[in-house]
Amino acid sequence: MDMPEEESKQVTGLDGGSVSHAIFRVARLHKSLAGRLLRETGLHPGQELVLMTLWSGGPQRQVDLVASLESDAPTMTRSISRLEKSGLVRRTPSLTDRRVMIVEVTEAGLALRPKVDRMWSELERLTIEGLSEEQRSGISASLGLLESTLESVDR
Amino acid sequence: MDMPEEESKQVTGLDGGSVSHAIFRVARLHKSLAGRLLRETGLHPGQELVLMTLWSGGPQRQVDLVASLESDAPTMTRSISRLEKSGLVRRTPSLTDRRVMIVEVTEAGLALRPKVDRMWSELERLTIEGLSEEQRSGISASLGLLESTLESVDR
DNA sequence: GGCTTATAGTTAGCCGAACAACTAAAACGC
DNA sequence: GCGTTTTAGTTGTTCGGCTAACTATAAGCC
Repeated sequence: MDMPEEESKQVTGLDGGSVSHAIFRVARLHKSLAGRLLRETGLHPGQELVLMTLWSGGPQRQVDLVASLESDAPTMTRSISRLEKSGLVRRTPSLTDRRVMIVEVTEAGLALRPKVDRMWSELERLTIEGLSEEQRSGISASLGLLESTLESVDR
Repeated sequence: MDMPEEESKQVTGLDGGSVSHAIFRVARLHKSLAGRLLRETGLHPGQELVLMTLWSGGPQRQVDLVASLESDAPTMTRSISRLEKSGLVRRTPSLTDRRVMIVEVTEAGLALRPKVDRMWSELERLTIEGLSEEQRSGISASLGLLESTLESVDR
């Protein structure tokens, strides 16, 4: 057995002592809040990220969207299909590479931008509401640390 | 046009400047890591939390599980149905309240405990790997702050 | 050229998360 | 007692995330 005994105290209790559980709870709360704020736009959480990427990055391949959002191909295919069905996005085959589809935002998609920008600002505001500047920078630093740690595990 | 220009700097760029995006990315990485570690147990992310709650809390009502995990009733119903179908959990009607179902872990479910405990320790280890004690406590504090902020928004 | 490998995208199936609508039973209030 | 409200649980639907399997095309290699 290669498991140290004396450091696994709060592992099974779900008592909130572990960073993993905390990440889990924060993520759930945050996503739920995003979903509520997003309702007035008719979008579902995640779709706004696709649109935001298209707004700032212009027409691009699906694989570029996947890379930007660190998503995966099947999820992107379906997400874009739904955005296309709601008329927010258009898919046209590339002329130079017959494997790729170029995704671009439609008029209707562009029209959603002010609402989504406002929603996103509101989300950010509510997320860090009532915290001091020091606390906020501590949070940013912490999340950055977690992200790079988790990313290095991936590779 | 009613869009303020000068305050939407990192709003549309997805450049990682916002806490919200950081939460999003950390959560995705973390959940994906949990999923990979969990594969050898045959469980899906989330199911291990139900089992852990049952291990530490004993047989209980579904609504208690919902409360412990801050989940919701429909998700719990389906999650438990799947655990039941895989024989890890048993559901018996309460004798005192005919609305409630008592959920308890089976032998097979209990047998998973060492593996899940090990996986959870590993997840926690990988999550905070290479960080100093100071950084870790900063992270715990930050996540706690985010959680209480987001919780207060909910109510 | 022709064979192999890598890349772009799709489809199907599993899962959890969220919302709405529903059934059944308990608790409450008069 | 009886009607109203609350609570426990289920079902249906839509969504994102993930894996696996697949098609089609491009790129690399000999």
